[in-house]
This record gives sequence, C-alpha cells and structure tokens, in this order.
Amino acid sequence: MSTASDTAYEKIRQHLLEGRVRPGDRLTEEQLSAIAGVSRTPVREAVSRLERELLLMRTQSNRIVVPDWGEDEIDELFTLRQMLESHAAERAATRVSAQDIDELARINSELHEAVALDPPDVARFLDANRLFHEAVTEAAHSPRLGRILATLVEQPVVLHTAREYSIEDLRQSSRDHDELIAAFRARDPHWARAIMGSHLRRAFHVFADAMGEQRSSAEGACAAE
Amino acid sequence: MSTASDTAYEKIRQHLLEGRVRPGDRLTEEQLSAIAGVSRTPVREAVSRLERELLLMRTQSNRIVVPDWGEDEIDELFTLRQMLESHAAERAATRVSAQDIDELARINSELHEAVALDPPDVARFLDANRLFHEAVTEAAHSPRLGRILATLVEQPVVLHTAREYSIEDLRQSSRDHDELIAAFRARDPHWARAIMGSHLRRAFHVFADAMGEQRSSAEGACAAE
DNA sequence: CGTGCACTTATTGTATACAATTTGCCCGCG
DNA sequence: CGCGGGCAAATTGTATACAATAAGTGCACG
Repeated sequence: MSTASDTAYEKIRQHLLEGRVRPGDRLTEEQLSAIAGVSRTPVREAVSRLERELLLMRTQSNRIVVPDWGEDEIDELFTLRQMLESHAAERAATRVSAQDIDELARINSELHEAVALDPPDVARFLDANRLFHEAVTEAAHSPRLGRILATLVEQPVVLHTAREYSIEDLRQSSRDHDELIAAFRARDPHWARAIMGSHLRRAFHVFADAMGEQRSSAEGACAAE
Repeated sequence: MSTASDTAYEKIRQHLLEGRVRPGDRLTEEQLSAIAGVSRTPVREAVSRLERELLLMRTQSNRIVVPDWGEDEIDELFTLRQMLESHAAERAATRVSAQDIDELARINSELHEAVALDPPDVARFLDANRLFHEAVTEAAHSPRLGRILATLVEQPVVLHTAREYSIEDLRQSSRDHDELIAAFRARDPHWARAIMGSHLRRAFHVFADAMGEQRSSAEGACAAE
C-alpha cells in the first residue's frame, strides 16, 4: 500500500525482526519516524498496530519498549493459535465453496513446488504457507476470528529467519495441507479440526526446537554485533 | 483516564450503544470529534479501537460505517468467548494465588448481594460480573489472551440495556461463579474449564432470547424515534 | 554520603493546517 | 435520454507546532 502508515508499519516491523533491537530496549516515536521516513502521526498508528501484535509494548508511562517473550509465552501463543485455527478449519469445512477449495489446492501446489526444489525455497514456502492459512481463515467466514488470528499468526516470524527447516518438516506440512483439503472436500468439520490441530501442534514443536537453537547461539550473535 | 483519546472512545462508544445510529449509517471523523468534543487526532485513535472491537467498520475507501451484526455473528462471538474463556479458566486453575481466589470470592459476594435485592440491581450485577471475568482472565497470566478477550467481552453490552434479566438467570450465574471458585480451590483445571464452558453457553442462550425480544420490538422503537 | 526537591530535558498527547484521495454532481456529447 | 468526463465538495491522510506529562539531573540539606 502507498500510505505512510503502512510503509511505517513495514519498515519498523522489519527493523524489529532483523534483530537490530533487543528485548528491553526503549524506542521513541521520533527515532521510529526517522527509521520509517515519515512523520510521527503515521508512526503512532504503526506502533499501535505493532502493539496489538505484541511486537512492541508500552511502559507504565507510555514509552515504547521491545518486549521479551518467555518460553511460556511462545507456548501460549501456539496454544491459542491451535485452538482458534482448529475452530476456523471446523467452521470452514461446512462453508467453503468449490472455488475456495480449488484456490487452496492451487496455493498448496505452489507450496509443494517450493519444497521439491533442492535446496527448498524456504521463503517461498513460508509465503505460500501464510497464504494457505489465511485462505482457510477466510473460508471460515468469521470477521472476528479473522481479526484475532491475523494478529496471532504474524508474530512467530521473528524466528523464521533463524533456522534452516528440515526438508521432512516442510514435506509433512504440505501433506497436512493436502489432508485438510481432503477434509474440506468431504465437508467433514471434525476431520478438518483434527488435522489442523495436529498440524499446528507439530509446528509448535518444530518451532520450540528452532527457538532452542537460536537461544543457545544468541550470545555469540550479540557479541558479534 | 484523563486523556482525550479515552474520553473520545467513551463518548463515541456510548453514542453507538445508545442506539442513536443504525447499521449502515456513515459517520465522519469530524462528526465524531464534535460528539466527543476533541480534535480529530484522538478521535482517529478512538475509532481505531472501536474498529478493533468491531463496533465500527471502514468501507473499501476508508469511510466509517456502523456495521450490522447478524445472528450468525452473535453466535460466533459467544462461541469464541466460550472457547477462550474456558481456556483462561483452565490456565488460571493452576496459577491462581490464594489472594486471587479471595478477591474472586469478594467480587462474587458483591454479585450475590446485587441479586438478593428486590428488585435485583442489574447494573451492579453486570459490573461485578465483568470484574469477576476480568479477574479470572487476569489470573490466567496470558497477556495475549487478556488482550483478545478484552475486545470480545465488551461487545455484547449493546444488548444489556434492552432486557430485564430473570432472577433465576442471575442466581444461576452467581452459583456458577461459586463453583468456579471451588474448582480453583481444588486446583482442578478440567473442572474449571467445564464449569466456565457451561456458564458461558447458558449465557449465550439467555442472550439469544434477549436478542429475539429486542429484534421483534425494534420496528416500534424506530418508529417512535 | 545519602535523600528529597526544584528544575531542565526528553517524550508523548493534542490541535490545526494542509495534501491527497474519493465521492457526487453537472454538463456536454453521443 | 443515457453515459462518461471532469470539476467541486467532502473526507480522510500527513506534517508540524505546541501543550502536557514524565524522566533525568544536580543541588541543597540533613
């Protein structure tokens, strides 16, 4: 989008995800407006969004800080996502149109291709993966749910950059998607819920492992910085 | 709070809940700033909040409109709330402190008193009820969950004004709360989850009935207006 | 040498002016 | 008479200046 708010959001978000800041660091609106290249007004909106997504927080006196995520919070994040996205899949199973299903299949074939490459195109995989889950959420036809999930799903991206996923993880993900599509074709909400649940639960463990690696190599990275 | 954003939020929200607008109506930031008595800047923040809570929406070209809630959406709202608040209760069961439990008991005694009056003090009941649920959410120690629930729970207030609750409904609610406290004392997450689930599911039906009454008397009210 | 209080400075909150965009209307043209 | 282009009005988006508030700093005093 061409609005200043959106570019501010993107730039600040990128700045945060690149690891140029550390938990506990304090930022000012002015600094951020320098980073984003726009005035404070759109920056404030962007910060508001990032705050919703918990990529930023406010101190008691409304100063901007970078929050630190404990292990417990990561766990909780995935639990919530599993709960809500399973629900989304269940709802979607009885509401998807044939076109929606075709679209899902198309996205997932994209995903299969990204995995089939050697080496696999992880960025492309993640992109298609995000699209897939968004499409499922969309098919659930629940604006509220969509809104909530949008803020939950974006967050873990912080860690995506830090790890080479194993090919087997990627393959299994795409197979899960295939099965979800099958559940949709069968219009079986229970099946859809179950496969989405296990899909995300496994993702959690992959993630937790990735986190562990990142954590253990964190000190070195900071020293190098 | 004394900030202009908050007063704007309160005033606009009140304006919406008083039924002075109808679904589909379009509002401008200027109108709203007149209503709130502050400039457009804080109004924009307030609108942003109300948008998050789906009390307002934006058209494709970012104009502000009053959304209409279908029956399906009310259902979904309660389903989400049940899902998330059951989860909160489950989490809280293993995390509440003795002080938290005492606080919950205190709030609920307040609630019992409000019900015991003749006629029952519904406003006081609703207030204590809100406090109780907030305290449970707080005890779950999950910032994310708290954030999400805060936006979900506020919404149904629209309808609260429309109906005299039956005494039996109120009594049953306070008994549910007693049982939840018992579950907390026993540190039993499954029990806590179950009682919270049934509590909210019943609330949904009470609500749906109230909605039906409101709907059926809506035309008359509009004509009178 | 620590502690609390005034004062300076930094940071956020609000208002206003202006730019960009969208909408609705009116007029000319087919 | 319908339809499209373009102008005018309305509305939202952005920048900037200023006000309010909180943090930091240093000095006097115990």
